Amino acid sequence: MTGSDRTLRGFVGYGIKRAFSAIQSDVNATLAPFGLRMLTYSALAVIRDNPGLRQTQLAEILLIERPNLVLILDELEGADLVVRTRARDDRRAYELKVTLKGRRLCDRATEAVAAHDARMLEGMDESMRETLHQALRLIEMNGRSSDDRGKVSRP
Amino acid sequence: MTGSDRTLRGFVGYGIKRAFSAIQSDVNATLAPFGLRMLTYSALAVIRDNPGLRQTQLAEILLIERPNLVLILDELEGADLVVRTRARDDRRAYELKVTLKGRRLCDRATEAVAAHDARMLEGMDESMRETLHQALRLIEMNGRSSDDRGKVSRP
DNA sequence: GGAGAATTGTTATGTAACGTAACTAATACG
DNA sequence: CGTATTAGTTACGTTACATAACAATTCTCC
Repeated sequence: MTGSDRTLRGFVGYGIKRAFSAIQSDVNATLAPFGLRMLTYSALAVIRDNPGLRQTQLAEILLIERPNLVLILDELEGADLVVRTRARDDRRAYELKVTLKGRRLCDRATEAVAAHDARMLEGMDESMRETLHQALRLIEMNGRSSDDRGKVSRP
Repeated sequence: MTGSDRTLRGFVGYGIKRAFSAIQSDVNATLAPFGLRMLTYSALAVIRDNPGLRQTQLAEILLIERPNLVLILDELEGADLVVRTRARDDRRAYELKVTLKGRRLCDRATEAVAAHDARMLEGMDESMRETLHQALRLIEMNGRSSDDRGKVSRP
C-alpha cells in the first residue's frame, strides 16, 4: 500500500475539499466550450436571475470582494454577454443585465452544468441528495456564524 | 430583497463550494496559532501517519503535483517539524518523518481541527453526518472516474 | 555492462482566485 | 455647504495550484 490519510479522513472539511476539487476541474471542463469558468458562469447566472443588480450586491451574493468582480464583468461584457448601464437614479452605480446572447449562452451552460451535477450525484437516492443539500447549507451557516465572532463588535 | 442565487442553489457543486470556503477561512484561522495552514497541516498529518513516505507518494495522496510539495516541505522542515533523510535504498528519494516537535504540534493541531470540525457539524445528528460523509466520498469518486475519460487511453 | 528510458526531487515560471489599500466620482446628511 | 459614505476601480500581494525543463540516480535490457 502506498500510504494513507486516515487522520484527515476523519474530518468533513477534508472530504469537502476533495469533493470540491474533484468537481471544480470537472465543471471548468464543462464550461470551457462556452468560454466560461466557474466564476464567470456564476456571475452570469446570478445576473440573469436578477436583472438590474448592482455590482456590490453581486459581490455580496457570490461572497467575493468588489474588486474581484471588475475583471469578471469586464470579461463578460467584452464577450457581449452582459451590459453595464449607469443607473439613472444613482450615477455612481451600474445596473447589470444579460444580453440576448448572454441569456442564450447562460441557458445552454446551465443545462450542461445541470447534467454535470447529475453525474456527480450518481449513486445517491433522492433522500441522500436531500440530506446532502441540507448538510451543506448547515455547514455554510455554521461557518458564517463563527465569522461574526471576529467582526464588528460596537463601533 | 437584495438579490438571489436561485439557479445556482440548485447545484450541489455550488453548495459544496460555499461550504468549503466557509470552512477554509475558518480552519486556517484555527491553524494559524500553530504556524500552520491547511496544506502544511495536511502534509504534516499524512507524514505522521506514514513515516518514511516519499514526496511523490505524499503528492499523490494530497492530489497535488510534486513541485508544489517542495515549498511546503521546506517550510515544515525549516520549522523543525519534519525531516527529509535520503533513502539508503534509493539515493534519489527522501524519506519523510515528523520530528518529536512535529508530532507534538501535529497532535495539538489535530485536536484543534477536530474541535473546529465538530462545530461545523453542529445541528446534525449522527445519521446525517454519516450520510454526508458517504455522499462526499461518492462525489469524489464520481469526479475522479470522469477524469479518466480524458486521460491516458493506450500508450 | 553500458546506453537509453524512467523516476526523484528541484527550479523556474505561469495562472486563477482570492484579499487589502487607496483612489475617483457621486451621493447623503447634518 | 462640507464632511462622511458609497460604487466602482486600480494597483498590488498571497495562496494554491499547474507545466516544462533539468540533474542525479536507478532501471531495463540487449
